[in-house]
Amino acid sequence: MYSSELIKGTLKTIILKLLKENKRMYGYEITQKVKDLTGNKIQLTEGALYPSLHALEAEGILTTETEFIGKRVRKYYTLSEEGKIRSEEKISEFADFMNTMKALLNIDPKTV
Amino acid sequence: MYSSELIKGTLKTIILKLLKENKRMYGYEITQKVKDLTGNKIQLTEGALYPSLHALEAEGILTTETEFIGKRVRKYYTLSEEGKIRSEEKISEFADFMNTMKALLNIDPKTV
DNA sequence: CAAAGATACATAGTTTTCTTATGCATTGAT
DNA sequence: ATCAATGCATAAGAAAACTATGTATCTTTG
Repeated sequence: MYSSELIKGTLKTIILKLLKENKRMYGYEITQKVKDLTGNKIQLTEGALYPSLHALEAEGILTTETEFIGKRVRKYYTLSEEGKIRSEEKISEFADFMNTMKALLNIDPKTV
Repeated sequence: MYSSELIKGTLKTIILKLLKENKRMYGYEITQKVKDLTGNKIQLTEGALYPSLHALEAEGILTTETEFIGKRVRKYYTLSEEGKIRSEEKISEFADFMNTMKALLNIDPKTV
């Protein structure tokens, strides 16, 4: 696990990227996917994730469908058309930012 | 300039890295150095930088010396012994984090 | 079969971190 | 003489995430 401050500011980028690749995901699924893909290094907390999903929905970036699995509710999120554009923007902005930071911190890719 | 949320959580890492390489720097110098090294992409605000420097000093990570250039005061910051260790840790943690994010976001280095 | 753990949502209160705004003072350039 | 740059600092507010809590269902295990 990373010190929490590092992860700040990356949450929306992560959400948008996962939804871009998986079309349709629900909240809990996102937390598990991130946990798996990062080998437990990044564990999204629900207290951060759900408000963030709601905010993206309110902005019109995500749309939702609610389904019942037995009696249990499941809320699927999908990128809207605008969301697809925003998703691309966010990801490339983050990629650019990482390059800038890599240069600033003089991190040699081979040693990383 | 990046959307400000991206830069969050990286400030201390940047400070510690610059001090590791330059031995002794003052606040304003840090803002200019970051601006130069990133081609204006990252501009630290004084309202963020000074409180952060003070916090690091209070934690015993940085030590200070005040000098007068003419009548103008200049406060130099230097890594303490503990600071040197923490600096290494922070930088390698960040490097690790960037790799994790790169994998998570599936960013191809060639396209970045 | 009871309890514990996993699944699945949600929100309220608090903290951390940064932004915006402001203030003071000196120095250099036009 | 005035404006931009240098150089420090802090206070008020916003944004984002964390911690804690709540509800409820389903699955595994002793």
